[in-house]
Amino acid sequence: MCEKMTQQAADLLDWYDIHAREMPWRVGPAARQDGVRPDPYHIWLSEVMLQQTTVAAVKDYFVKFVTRWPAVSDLANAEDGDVMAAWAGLGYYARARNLLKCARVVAQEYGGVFPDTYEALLKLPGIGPYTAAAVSAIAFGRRAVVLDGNVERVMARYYRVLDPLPASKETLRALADGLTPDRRCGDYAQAVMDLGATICTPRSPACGICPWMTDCAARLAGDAASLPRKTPKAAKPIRLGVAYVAERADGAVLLERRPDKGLLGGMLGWPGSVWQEMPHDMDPPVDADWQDRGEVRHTFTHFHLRLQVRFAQDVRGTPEVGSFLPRERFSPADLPTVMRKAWDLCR
DNA sequence: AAGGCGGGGGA
DNA sequence: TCCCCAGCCTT
Repeated sequence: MCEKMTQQAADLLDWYDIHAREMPWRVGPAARQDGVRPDPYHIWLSEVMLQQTTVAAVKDYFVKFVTRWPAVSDLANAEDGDVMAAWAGLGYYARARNLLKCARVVAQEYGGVFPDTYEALLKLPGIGPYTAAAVSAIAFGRRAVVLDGNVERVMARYYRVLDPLPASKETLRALADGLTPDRRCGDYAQAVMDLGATICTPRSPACGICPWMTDCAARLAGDAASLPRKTPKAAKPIRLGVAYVAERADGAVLLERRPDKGLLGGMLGWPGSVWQEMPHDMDPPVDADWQDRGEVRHTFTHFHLRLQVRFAQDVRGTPEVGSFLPRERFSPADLPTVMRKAWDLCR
């Protein structure tokens, strides 16, 4: 038996034993001593929620999901609309659609038991290289190279990689591979990400308290904060649009389900125009006395939106698009944030 | 290989 | 304001 464990990994695990942060999906040290293993369903759910999303933003959503759907089979049996509503506000809604797809594959093809290898996990909807590595390491204790934004930053600094991302990604992966031990795999995966999230932060890294400070090339060179370098991104254009919020006398509101593909896919939204850079207009979805409620500003991944909001009360007649949702079945919290902002303008 | 896809918090 | 984030999927 000759297990590999670099000195760096050993030092990091020592640091993690002391500084590991509490998270709802983590098994604490005491429970771990009692042989409690992480629930693969919990690990998978948390990792999908954590894609491009901070721990702070995820916590409440995670608790809400596991309370409402305690096992992956429960989630698999959920209504699509209920899952999309529960995800509302978390963003990147394709994740919620793939989450449901994945739960149904696991329930129906794997008997409700998650596969335990990187290769099998990678084939599931919504699971890419990062998530497959994270779940196989954290939930199943397998050696896997987790490479997310945190690890990329830590590697770029520790080895002082000056080539910019994303071209340097494979270099960073190879460096991360070289440090990854083949025991305590789950702890190491979480430790190196915790290091990036709490010590080796993007703006002003706390090099003075870093467990890897003595050998970090960027700290020694004094340019840690400037790494990793990134190729510049294009500026975001401004798009314009109109949204119509119609309310009936009985309180029902006019909403439409957006197509699965594209922006805010699968979510509810107010009828309205397309969003584009050139000014334009659109006929109201239903005949009514429309009043201008002003403008909502919202920024998406690749553009800024200025959305004119028009509101009508006591609407009669049949809409040409969308359908009226009874007030008791409508909760503003079920809407994506830009749609909720428009609703707030009409209150 | 490149672009689409949310939202919130920090500097 | 800009940047970042426990990325994935499609083209």
